[in-house]
Amino acid sequence: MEATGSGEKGLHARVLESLGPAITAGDHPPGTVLRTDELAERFNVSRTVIREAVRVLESMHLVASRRRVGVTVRPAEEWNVYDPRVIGWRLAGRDRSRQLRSLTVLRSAVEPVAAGLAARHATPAQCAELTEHAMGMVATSRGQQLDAYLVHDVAFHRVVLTASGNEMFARLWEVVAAVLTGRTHHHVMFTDPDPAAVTLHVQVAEAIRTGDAARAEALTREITAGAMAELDVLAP
Amino acid sequence: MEATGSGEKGLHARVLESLGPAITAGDHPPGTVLRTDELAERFNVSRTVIREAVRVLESMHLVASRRRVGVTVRPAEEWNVYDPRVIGWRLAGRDRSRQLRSLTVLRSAVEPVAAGLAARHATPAQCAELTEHAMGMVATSRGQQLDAYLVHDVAFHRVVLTASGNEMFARLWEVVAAVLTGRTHHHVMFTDPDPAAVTLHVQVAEAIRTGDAARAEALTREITAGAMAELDVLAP
DNA sequence: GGGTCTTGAATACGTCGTACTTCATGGGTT
DNA sequence: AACCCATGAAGTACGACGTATTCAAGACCC
Repeated sequence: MEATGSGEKGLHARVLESLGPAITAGDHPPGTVLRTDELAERFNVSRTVIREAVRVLESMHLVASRRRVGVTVRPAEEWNVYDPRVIGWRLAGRDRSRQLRSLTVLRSAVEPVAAGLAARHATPAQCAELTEHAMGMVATSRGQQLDAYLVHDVAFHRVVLTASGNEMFARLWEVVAAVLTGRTHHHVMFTDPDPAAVTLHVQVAEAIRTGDAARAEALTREITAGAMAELDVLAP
Repeated sequence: MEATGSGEKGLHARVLESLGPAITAGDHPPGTVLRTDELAERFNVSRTVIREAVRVLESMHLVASRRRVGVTVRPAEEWNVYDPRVIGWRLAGRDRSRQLRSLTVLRSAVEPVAAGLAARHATPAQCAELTEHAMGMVATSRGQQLDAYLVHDVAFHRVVLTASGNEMFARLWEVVAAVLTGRTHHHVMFTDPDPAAVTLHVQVAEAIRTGDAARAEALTREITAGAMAELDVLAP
């Protein structure tokens, strides 16, 4: 029985969950060379395991492996910042607020357009799901139920992005989820959500249901603008 | 020995460049199981090499490796569609026009916002680069110089995305480049670029230089709208 | 008899250790 | 300065064993 607590995945996954965050956090500055033998000893695993982990890191453009040199850490500008794992690691790391801001800007660009498309393509089932979660947000918007509120909030945006019918938008729901949970856990947990935001969500659901694309887009733009304003208040 | 011609990278990279496109093209439908030993024999490489390639494929969520069952191809909805390599493979595959459309929609959401931000954050050097490429587009917009035009077009959008100051936007320049090159190579190569689009680029460069964010955003929105309309005309 | 549970063998991935190959790099030679 | 060679670390290969997961045969209960 392993008391590692790091889950029961393979060894390479454990190495990855250790090296990835370390690199994205800046523990190994760009240009640092990591030798596979050295890593194998440090993690008490075979070189094979290290190599597989390094391959994944390499596919994220976090490192570059070159003969006779070693595994060198690449500069942050080259990282695959859209990889969900990289996003997670950076969000857990040092400059999470900077990362949160970048992602919120991305949201503010994408979500309004996605909502507009959703108004044109959403199925009745998706519309029902949308109003359901909007009502769930209303029901949990008062009285320290932030966790329950968050669930509905995330689900709402996930449905919107999915209903847009664009796969690139749909795959961003994980990013939005990360931003929303990060936002919630970063706030002091004693303030209820902004009532105006709750109302906006209800109205977005309605606009999408009635096929009013322009209205859905404009309302979502208000939501994301609110999210950005919120960041400006709580930003370090 | 090897007359593969597939470049001088490592063996795992060669396996990847063969398996990746095959999967994204749908040659191995979701649910297909690939055994490592079988792959090792098919590619005449050791299981180690196959395992490293599979790790990368797994990190792209193209496949899932489970004990006692094998490497199973995952459904397309779970693929990491933001991975540049996945984008490239899909763009080279069967439904490239569908992919092109998805990416163009993404562009139309992101680029206008990025241009607006660029108007606020662009450095003088970036402004110079911008006007330089805009003029380059003008110079190459007539007389079958599509390749030269494309270089300036790609560079223009790369600078805009970079100048936005948002790393998530900046990293999308590869995607835009893929879309633009795909668009050009997909068209009949005998039609010069739309003069209106060229003018718009010049005006965007000017708007960013003068710090007129709203104008830069609106003009870029016109550019992306034009790109979408262009797709509707040439779509199969 | 039909259905559920237990048990055990088969199997394909996971990990390991070792030996060998391949070249970028750096230094020494001409 | 041009060239060549020794070096070192990643790349590849192979064989062995570990381990979880599946599937089916058989025991057991209803």
